[in-house]
Amino acid sequence: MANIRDIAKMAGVSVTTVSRVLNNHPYVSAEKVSAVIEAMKKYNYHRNINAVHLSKGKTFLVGVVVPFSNHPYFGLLLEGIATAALENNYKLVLIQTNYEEDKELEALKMLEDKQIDALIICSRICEWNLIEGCSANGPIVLCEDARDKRVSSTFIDHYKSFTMALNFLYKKGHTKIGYTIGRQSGTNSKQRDAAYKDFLKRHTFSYEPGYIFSGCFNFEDGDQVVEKLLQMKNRPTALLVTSDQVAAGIVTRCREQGILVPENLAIMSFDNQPISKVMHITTLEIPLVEVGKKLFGQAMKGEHVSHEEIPVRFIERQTV
Amino acid sequence: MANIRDIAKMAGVSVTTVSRVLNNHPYVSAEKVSAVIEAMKKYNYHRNINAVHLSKGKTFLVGVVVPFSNHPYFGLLLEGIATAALENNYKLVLIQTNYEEDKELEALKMLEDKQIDALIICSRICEWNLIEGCSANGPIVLCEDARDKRVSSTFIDHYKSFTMALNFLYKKGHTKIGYTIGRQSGTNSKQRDAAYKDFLKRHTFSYEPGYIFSGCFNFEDGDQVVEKLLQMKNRPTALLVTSDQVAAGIVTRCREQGILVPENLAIMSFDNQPISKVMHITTLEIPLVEVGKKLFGQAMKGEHVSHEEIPVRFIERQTV
DNA sequence: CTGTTAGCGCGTTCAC
DNA sequence: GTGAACGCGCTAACAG
Repeated sequence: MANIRDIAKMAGVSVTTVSRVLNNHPYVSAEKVSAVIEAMKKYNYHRNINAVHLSKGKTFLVGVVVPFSNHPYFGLLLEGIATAALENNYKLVLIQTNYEEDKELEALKMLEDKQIDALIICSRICEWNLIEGCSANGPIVLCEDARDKRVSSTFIDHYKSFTMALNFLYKKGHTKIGYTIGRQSGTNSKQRDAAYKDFLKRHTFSYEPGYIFSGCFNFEDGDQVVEKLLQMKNRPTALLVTSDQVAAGIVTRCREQGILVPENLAIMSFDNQPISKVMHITTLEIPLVEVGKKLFGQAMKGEHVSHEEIPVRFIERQTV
Repeated sequence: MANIRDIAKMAGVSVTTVSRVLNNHPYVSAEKVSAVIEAMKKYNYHRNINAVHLSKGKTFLVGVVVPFSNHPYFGLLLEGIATAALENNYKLVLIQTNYEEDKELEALKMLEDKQIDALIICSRICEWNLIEGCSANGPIVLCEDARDKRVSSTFIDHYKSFTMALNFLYKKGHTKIGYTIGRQSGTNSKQRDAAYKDFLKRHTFSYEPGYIFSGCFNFEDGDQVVEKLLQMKNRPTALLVTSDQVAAGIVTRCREQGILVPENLAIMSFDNQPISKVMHITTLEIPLVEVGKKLFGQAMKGEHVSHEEIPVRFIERQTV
């Protein structure tokens, strides 16, 4: 495997000159350029990018932590991040955690080891102090409200949007409202739960633990929700669903069971993914692609930490 | 940022000794080990992985080329690859192409540049000669039948499985059968189309261009299919659908339009994703996670090229 | 415009 | 057990 020195020798120039043509520097005579290019072709030369990385102290790699890569929510987020990365000539290292802390720590370690220039965490598990402790190693960006932390973030105000949704359902006459959520421990989930409890308190509605369905991520989880609903004697009349996929699953199963939507059960969802349009689901749009782009932008900002709130948009269709 | 030399100095040992404790080598006295560890802690030392990569000529990074990362098919494939990667202490570099050739070439370039140790292409766009030309730079693994090529592959015999599905529909009494497909130019798609045309020929059925729906990837594309179906005077009575998501979209829209499934339109799908179970869709299971694991395994095999066919499994439910 | 040379941070003989 | 010294391939002053 020929290296830059070999090429320099074969082309009768110095390594610097070779390096210059490699990087499209000006100030190299046309003849030498062609001589170098010739030699590179002849010896099938390819630059060793690791040497470049070492030399520059940069890898043009950004780590992205997601719990699952096969979920539309993270899929869209990834798409946004990937698009921005491409524009900036960066590559992405995907770190799928399945919500296991070890893997998230590994991602943090990659930043320490300088294997990646920055880290975007789409859904955090580990403690804040661990994150902040690593922030000296490079930019860390979160997709949750981190305004009181020393790392950048792009986020949705889930307290606000959940409250907005609850009020909308209330105005439509609903007083028995439940909600579905993915994992309950995340910051976003806690904000939502706080909004929910405050709503109940404001209207002096009683808290029904059975009205909260956790572990809801995918279409098939919506199926389970309806299953549980059928077992209940005092069912909610409306459901706030934190994912269009789950909402689609619920609507589908309701149709099978003869539960009329929205007459017997109103469904209000989040994200505004294509499936919600097809199934006429009323939803709160979260511009995930845009969020992804912003996240990447913040990752590029270096030391400078910033926080950006992304507004949601109400999309009324036929399930409320 | 302290480097190995600094640590050596601070601990009063040589860089070799530091390197040894870094890599858990034997033959280092306990005292020196602790001295080194102490120094590393004190100066918040972290090894620069790029230097390791350069020195070793390996990155423990494998590139994965996918057209989109937000599709369940590739999601599951990725999950399989990621799982295997984790077990082998490898990380993944995600290269999303959106089916643009440039991006695929970039991935090939990463292999040339030694930024990744191997490359897995989940859906190829560029010419075979380009792929084979790069195979000298490191293992390249494909997810399509590449038995006549000089790169490894794990694949489904789509000709066989499509034929199987068509025969099943035929036995159920269908003679007007159409199919949906993603992009038409891929190897897998061509195999399917060949199977389709051979089936028509065998039964002397005429070829109806309108029976083939391309560009079908997601749930919402199923919606479009039904839309087109409604415009046709001579509709197919059965549809082979190459993705559960699309099938789910079709079934959903059919219900809305009062098209009975399977009475008016039989749907036979592929993949056996969770959504197909919820919606009772008859499908041909493709064990994508397993495929992903095999792909990664082949990527690790180095020079040794191999080809592995993965069998599909017939899952009868209620849409045929 | 061009070449010399000193790093970048770590692994690894090979003597001691 | 230990360390000096060289090599990995490339970049970037600096000197011309």
